[in-house]
Amino acid sequence: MSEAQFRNWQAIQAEVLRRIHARNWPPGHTIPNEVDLAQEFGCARATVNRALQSLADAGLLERRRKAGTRVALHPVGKATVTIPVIRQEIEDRGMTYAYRLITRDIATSPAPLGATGPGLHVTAVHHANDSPYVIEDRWINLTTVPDAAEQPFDQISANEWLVTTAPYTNGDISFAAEPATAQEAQLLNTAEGTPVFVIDRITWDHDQTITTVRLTYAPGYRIHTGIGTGAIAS
Amino acid sequence: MSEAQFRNWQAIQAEVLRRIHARNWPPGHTIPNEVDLAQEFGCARATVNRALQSLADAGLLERRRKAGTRVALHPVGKATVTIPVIRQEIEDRGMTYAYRLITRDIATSPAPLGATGPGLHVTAVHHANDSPYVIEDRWINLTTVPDAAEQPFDQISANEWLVTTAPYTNGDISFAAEPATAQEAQLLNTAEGTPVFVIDRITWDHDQTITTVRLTYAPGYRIHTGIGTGAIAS
DNA sequence: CTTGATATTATGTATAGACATAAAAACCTG
DNA sequence: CAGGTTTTTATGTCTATACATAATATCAAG
Repeated sequence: MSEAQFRNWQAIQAEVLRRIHARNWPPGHTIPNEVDLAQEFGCARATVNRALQSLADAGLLERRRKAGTRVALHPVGKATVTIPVIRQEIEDRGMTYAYRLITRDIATSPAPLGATGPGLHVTAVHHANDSPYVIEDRWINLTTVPDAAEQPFDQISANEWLVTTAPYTNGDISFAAEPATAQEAQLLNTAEGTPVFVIDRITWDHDQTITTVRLTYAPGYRIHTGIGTGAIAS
Repeated sequence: MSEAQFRNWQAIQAEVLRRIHARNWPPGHTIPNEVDLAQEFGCARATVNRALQSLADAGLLERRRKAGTRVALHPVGKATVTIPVIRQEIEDRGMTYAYRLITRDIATSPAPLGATGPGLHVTAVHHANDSPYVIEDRWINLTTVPDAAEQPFDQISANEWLVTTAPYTNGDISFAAEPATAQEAQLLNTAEGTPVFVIDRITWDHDQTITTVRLTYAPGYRIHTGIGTGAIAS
């Protein structure tokens, strides 16, 4: 075993991964500390740190000060789902995009937006190749995003307007399968009760709620992504 | 504006985030280079690099050598969904876990596993508080995971056995809403055609397929997670 | 005007050394 | 021996410097 063949942090990361996969370091095993690894690999400790750190980010290692670095017991699968702008998502699939506004009202916000202020309620349908793709049912908090009141949302969707206008710091998202309501079924051109994929999302800017949205996708919709921590895998 | 108040990379990251949110640096804007930022913040370039790098990982910045660092045009929402071991998921919710094997056969694998080799086909139901929670319909590639042939899978599930036994380098996952088939409906104690949440997953170790699985969840299931890049947000 | 070689530049990454910090381990005390 | 205090230790992070690399910008030659 000659040393000094691992010149960069990615090579070190790959070697560590190899040992994990080869069961040299089984789940739960505490691996050598950074100083020792640096010596073995013939590099600086900072380089080992970089490699291990990003493996820890990916969930394959668990690190605690003083306690050392252990191979994660449950190599937690983490899938990163990207939440795209709907128009982009459709155009990326090579389909033609169309947008149709259904309703637009100012009313008192429902519970999740923080009961007090007025809200803008917008419903719209996004089409792909002239068939309905997804229903956007959205509440916008007019207290935090007053500019929204002046937007007609008849040409560009609230979805698109918000991402380039209202910044958010964090949010909450959930996926579910639900039966289409009568109204949804009509808009999506399907039968009531048909299983539809639903995304509920709420975004805040610090403590202020910005918007809540329910996206109801036409039957057959499928979210697709990879696991294995992207660049790391292999 | 005194300088040298940003002592660590996280403080710098927060300040950069603040400027993006405050529209000092709007989407598409090219921000100052690392040397200048380091001087402004009164720290080393490596520290600025660390901060910007992790923002780029999170998708908020786009960096190219020589071209510089730009604020992403579409601040892509990225949600990281963790794929837990089913037993853990149930127990984490404070429910009692139970497992029931339905079928276990060795047969020729279906297409996705790579048509050639033999496969182990296991179907099972995981229960939470004595009601069916999810159906696990799995094929295991016996060429790559021969040990699986000796596992009865009557006590511990294939799900659990695999995560601690067969390492994988990457995978593919998709979520969808589908109507329950007659068999699924029976196992989940619901009506045929009821919308159910389905996760399809396939994992490989390098080029070798390890397993494909379809998880069909009982009605009402919901995947839930946060957006806003975890630690970064605020 | 186009093409290709060359210089410039911003990020990418390595290094050695230092100090900070959290947490386990060892050491006291009563 | 229980409980608190100190020591030790592995990771976390910063600094300053250096070189690598990719991509743009520049400029000369055909």
